[in-house]
Amino acid sequence: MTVFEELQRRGLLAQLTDEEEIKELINAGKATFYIGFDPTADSLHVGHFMALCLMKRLQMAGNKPIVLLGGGTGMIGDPSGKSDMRKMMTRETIDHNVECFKKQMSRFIDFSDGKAIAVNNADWLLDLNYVDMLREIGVYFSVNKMLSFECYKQRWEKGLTFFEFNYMIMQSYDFYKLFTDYGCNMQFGGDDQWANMLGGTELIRKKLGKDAYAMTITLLLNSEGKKMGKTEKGAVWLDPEKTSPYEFFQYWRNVADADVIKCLKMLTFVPIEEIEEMEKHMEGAEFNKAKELLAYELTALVHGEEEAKKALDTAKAVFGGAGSSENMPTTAIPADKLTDGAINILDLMVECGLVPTKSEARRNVQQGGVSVNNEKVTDPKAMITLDGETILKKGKKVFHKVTLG
RNA sequence: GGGAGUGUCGCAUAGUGGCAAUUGCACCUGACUGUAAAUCAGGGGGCUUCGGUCUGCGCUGGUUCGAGUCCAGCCACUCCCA
Repeated sequence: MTVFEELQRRGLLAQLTDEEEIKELINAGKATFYIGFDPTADSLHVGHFMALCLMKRLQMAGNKPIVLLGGGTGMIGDPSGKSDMRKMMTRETIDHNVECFKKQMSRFIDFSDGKAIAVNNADWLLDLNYVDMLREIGVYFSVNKMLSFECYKQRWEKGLTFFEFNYMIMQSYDFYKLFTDYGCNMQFGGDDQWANMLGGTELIRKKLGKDAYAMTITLLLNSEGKKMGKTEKGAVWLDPEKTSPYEFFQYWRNVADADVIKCLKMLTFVPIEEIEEMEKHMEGAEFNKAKELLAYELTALVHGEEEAKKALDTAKAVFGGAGSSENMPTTAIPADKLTDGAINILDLMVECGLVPTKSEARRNVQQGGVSVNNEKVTDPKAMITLDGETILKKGKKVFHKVTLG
């Protein structure tokens, strides 16, 4: 099976500028392509992960990836598909984030022996001269056309500043720059980047009279049309400090039935034939097996086999009664929080970070959603005696181990 | 620069001068389940010795016994004119 076919069967391909040409190039392993990552936070998230997987697949097929870190574009912020303007980040924050990105990426992409390279567009964007830029690049962009782009639509209500409007030009310039300096003839990215990417191919055509290609991958949406990899509390991060491997595992273990197969196809390296086979008989308990596979595979890819096993064990211990509780998220309560070796249930929950406030804890307790060592606690005044390990449970799925510290 | 408007819980929306403040979505808890979906029931600022108490409707002041609600100034955004 060719890479292209694989990508297609996994449902990863969204839009392509020239299907035949792209197919040929990437199947032959002759493409030099880039994907841009703007350092908007100090950790990558699932969307980045998909892009990195795409890179890896293409790299395995012999193509050469360029990781473009958006140290320069991050100074602006991409308005595409956003309803609000991003907070402007300081130079320091951006540099810090770039470093975090680099560190995480080396897990997924092989940069040894020039098999892949990483560049930072701060190196060329920050020194641009305004007037020169306008004369050399600005002339190729039609404002009329840009205004008609779908990706700005959400901005019509809230407004779009000239500042952000320039983002597209920056990104187009990146592609142009990489094309001339590195022979990079393809740009890939999320489907929300389509307009920005076309800006680049057109700039290259207009300015150099040469062809470059762009391809987007499907955004991972759940069956309700929302972006996956987000929780109410924010993104699901790849950084174990920000989203623990167990939480990460649980997120995928809990996806809706309707989304499992899609996620397996798009996010894992489980052979496509296997997934297609599973798809044929999905009902009842099969869904749980599939979800477990998804969660395990993904956790293993992101955090390593060992962490994946631990998460799986913990999940089994907690939900199935087998296995051990040793890898459960744990909080050690310092002795000075205790009176006579006990602590109030509400305080305990807050200490463990299970709830943001005591009122919230009280509500949970009163509604019967809290148990300690498997015994329901309904009195908000209850004092919990801590000795050794105590298992705290909030709601149906949140388990937490408490130890003495 | 001129004119018209808007700014209330994560988003969206209601609010005659006496409200911790309406409704929808999302969210949280319970029941049923498969750690799913759908459905049904409950919850909603913080702290509380459960008597209260503090904070709160863009920001700052003012009028008033009392202001999300009236007045002034400021800020942000939207629309029209330049």
